[in-house]
Amino acid sequence: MTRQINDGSFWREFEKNDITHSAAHYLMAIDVLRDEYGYARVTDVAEMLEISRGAASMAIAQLKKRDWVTEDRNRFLLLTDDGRRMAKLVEHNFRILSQFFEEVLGVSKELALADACKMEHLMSLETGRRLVWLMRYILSDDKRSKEIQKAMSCFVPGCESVDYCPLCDSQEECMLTIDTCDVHGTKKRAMEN
Amino acid sequence: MTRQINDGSFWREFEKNDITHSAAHYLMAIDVLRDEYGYARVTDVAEMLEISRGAASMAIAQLKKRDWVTEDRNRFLLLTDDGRRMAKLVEHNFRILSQFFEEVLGVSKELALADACKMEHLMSLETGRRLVWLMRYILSDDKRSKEIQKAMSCFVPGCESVDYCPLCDSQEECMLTIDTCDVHGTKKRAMEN
DNA sequence: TTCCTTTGTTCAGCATAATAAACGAACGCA
DNA sequence: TGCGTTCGTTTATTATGCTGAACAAAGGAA
Repeated sequence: MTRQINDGSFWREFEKNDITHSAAHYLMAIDVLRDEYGYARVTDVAEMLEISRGAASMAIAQLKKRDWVTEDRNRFLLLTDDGRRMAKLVEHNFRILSQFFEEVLGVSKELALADACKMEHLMSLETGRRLVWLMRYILSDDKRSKEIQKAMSCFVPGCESVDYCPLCDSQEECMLTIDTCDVHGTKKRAMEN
Repeated sequence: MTRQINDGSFWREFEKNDITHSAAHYLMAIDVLRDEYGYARVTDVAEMLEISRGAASMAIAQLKKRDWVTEDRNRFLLLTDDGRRMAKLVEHNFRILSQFFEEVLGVSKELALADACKMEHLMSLETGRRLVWLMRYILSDDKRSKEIQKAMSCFVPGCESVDYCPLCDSQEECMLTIDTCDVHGTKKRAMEN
């Protein structure tokens, strides 16, 4: 099996993503602030995101250039239709991913939120929608939902928990048995011993 | 329902991720090159990733500082145990995600690879392992697998395809019916008309 | 030995995304 | 009116990650 990683400069699509992680959070902050307080100013965004007003000012200036943010009659910040769409896309991706990680995969709430927050702005609309579709299917039937929960509940995080994985038998290394347990490098590699 | 996005500076964990997207691809390039040609030099990595030798030289210097990369007796690049673990983690995340998107969600191969490549270095080891576990469960039973494929095959990407979503009834907006269809801003918003 | 190529490094320049500090304008009160 | 605070912006600085150009060292061919 040929490894299909690192084909040319395909990997650099990461840089050309529609929106950066920080831009997404600026948009969402404006959205949330307007929802909760009725208005959003540079200072409010800076406070909410815990960054300096200067940084917020510059970042929001870029968002205005991109036509994602404008000002209303009172000079308060306002999302454009495009800006709202981007904010909603990322918000929904976050909700979908965190719900999927927590409720289907059984990951702890904390880790589910952390993983979802990192990936939220990178999942395409189509993939996100299909993930909702899948969760709708899984969670709509109580029996099916319970079965999956049961299957996931016997999950064992250790390397040696499984000696054969039907998913990977065509590949050189199984994704479950491969030693990626101690990525942070405290333990010795298990497979060598 | 309170929105749990933008709580303080939690969103900035993105910056503190163990590994950057580019660093992950440098490590994987070295891994693949050694696998396929038996050695890896700065120039080979630069060629594979389609970046300048200068950039590769500087990036790899950083990876050496982090103790992810060293040199062998012949001064060829070599992954340390930690470097190998990081490379394997990202490679496996890529495989898991792309397989999940394509085979379970039914996303096109192209989009599955693009999404997976963007998210590969951000998914935690635990979440990745649990996703393999889920896929193992789903794909191990032919009947179950077919049922999911059937459920996913009636997926309709349009906004108006669903008028009630049992997943979202406790939330203010449904993730499926919400108008995030034309994120790239060519169409007019469907819900307003 | 001389010449040319390959290889790896360094440097200047650019873009992004952040901080910290300074500053002007507007607001609010006594 | 004047003082102090708030607000938004600007500037200098830092760090990352890239390009392109220059350059030194090593190797191969005549």
